[in-house]
Amino acid sequence: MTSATSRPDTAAAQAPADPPVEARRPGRPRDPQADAAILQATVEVLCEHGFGAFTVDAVAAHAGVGKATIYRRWPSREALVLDAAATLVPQPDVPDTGSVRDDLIALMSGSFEDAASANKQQLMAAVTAEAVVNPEMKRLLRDYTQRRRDGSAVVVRRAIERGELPADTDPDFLLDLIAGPLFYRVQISGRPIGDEVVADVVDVVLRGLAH
Amino acid sequence: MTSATSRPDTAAAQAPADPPVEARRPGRPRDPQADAAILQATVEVLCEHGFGAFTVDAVAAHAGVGKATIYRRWPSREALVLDAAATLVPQPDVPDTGSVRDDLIALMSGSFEDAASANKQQLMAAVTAEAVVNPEMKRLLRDYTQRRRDGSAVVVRRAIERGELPADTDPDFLLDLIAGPLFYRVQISGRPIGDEVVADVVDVVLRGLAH
DNA sequence: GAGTATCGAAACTCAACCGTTTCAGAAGTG
DNA sequence: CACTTCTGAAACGGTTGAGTTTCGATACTC
Repeated sequence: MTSATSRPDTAAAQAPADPPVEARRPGRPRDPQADAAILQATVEVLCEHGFGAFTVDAVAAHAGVGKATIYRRWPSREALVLDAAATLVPQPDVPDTGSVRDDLIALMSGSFEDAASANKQQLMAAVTAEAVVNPEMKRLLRDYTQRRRDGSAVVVRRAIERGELPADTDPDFLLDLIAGPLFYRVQISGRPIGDEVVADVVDVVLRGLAH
Repeated sequence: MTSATSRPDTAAAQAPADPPVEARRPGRPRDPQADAAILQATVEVLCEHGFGAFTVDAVAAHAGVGKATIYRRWPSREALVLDAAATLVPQPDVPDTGSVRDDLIALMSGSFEDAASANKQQLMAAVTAEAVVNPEMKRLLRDYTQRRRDGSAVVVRRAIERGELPADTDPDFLLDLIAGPLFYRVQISGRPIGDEVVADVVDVVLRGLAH
C-alpha cells in the first residue's frame, strides 16, 4: 500500500528516464501554486472547525479553487486530510548544546512554541482524537512522536555520558515528564506556553531525576 | 439558560408540592430503564466511533430502542451527547492521607485508573477535540478540570502547612506537572498507566519541587 | 492553426443522517 | 370498559456533503 499520501497522477507515468525537462505532455500544465494553496486551505479549515465540520467545499472556497481541481490531485477527502496533516509535522533536529537542560529546552521549544496558537491547538486535539479511530492518522501521530522520542534518547544518552543524569535514566519516561505538562497545559488548562514555562518544567524534572 | 443538560419533560410539570407519589398522570409510564440504556449506548457509540461517526440511529440500535423514545427524552442529538458526557465525569473527592505523596497519588488514581481503558481514552480524546469547537463541551471540560484543580489546591495548602512543600508552591503548576505526563502517556504514547507509574511521576515531581 | 489538459464555477447524483410522524400494540389511569 | 401515554419499528421530508460531470475559458505542445 503506497498509501493515499502519494499523488500518483503527478508522477510522469511510467516512462523510462526521459530528459529531466518535465514539460512533456501537451495541454495546459497544472498550476503548481494550487497544490500549496489547497494544502494550506485544508489546514486552515481543519483548524477553524475541527474534523467534524471539515468539508471539501470549504477547502475549495478557502483556496479559491474548484472542487475538480482538488479531486484531480487527491483521490479522496481522507487522502487530502492526511497529506495536509503530514505537512504540519515538523522535523525536529536533535540539539547538542552541551548541557541536558538546554538540549531539552530546545527540543521542546521546537515542538510547542507554535503549538500554543489557538489554531494549532485545535488541530492537535483534532488529530489526536482522529488518531484513535483512523489507523492512518494513528500511524502519522506515532511517527511524529517516535521522532521526538528518538531525539530524547540521544539527548539522554549524551547527558549520561557527561554525568548529568543517572545511568539508568529512562528517556521515554523523561519525555513523558517534560512533554506531558506542556501538552496538558495547551490542551486542557488552555494556558499559554512561554519559554520560561518550558525552562521551569525542565528544571523541576531534571532536579527530580537527579540522584 | 438551564442548558440542554436537564430533561425538563421528566420534571412533574409545575404542580406545587403534591404527595411524592409520582404515578399521577394516566397512560403508560415511561420505561425508567430506557434512560440508562440510552445513555450507556451513547457512551458506547461515542467510544467506538468518536464524534465524527456518531449517529442517533446507532444509539437507538445499540440501546434496542426506537428513535422516538430518544427524542421524547432529549431535544437533540447535541443535548444527548452532553448529558452522556456529563455522566462520565467522576466526582473526585479530595483525599487527606496525611502526606502529599499519598494525597496526590490518590487524587490522580481516581482520575486516570479507568481512563487507561481504550474506550475511555477514545472518549477523552474526542471530548477534548470537541471542546475546542463546542462551547458547552468546553464548559463541561473546564468544570471537570476546575474540580481537580481545586483538589490540588487543597492538597498543596495542607502540604505547605505540614512543611512538605515550599510555601510558594503553585498548585496549578504542580497539577500540570503530575497530570500532564499521565494524560500524555494515555493520549500520545498510548502506554498503560499502572499505580507504580503514578507513584513514579509524583515522586519525581515532589523531589524536583522540594527546596 | 488543431489537439489536449488544465482551470474555476456550477450543476448533478447519491448516500447518510437528523428530526418528525405514523402505526399497532402495551401499560398504565379512571 | 374508554382514555391516555408510552413503546419499538418503520417510513418520510429535508438537508448536507462526497465525488462526478459539464461548461466555457485558458495555456501549453506540435
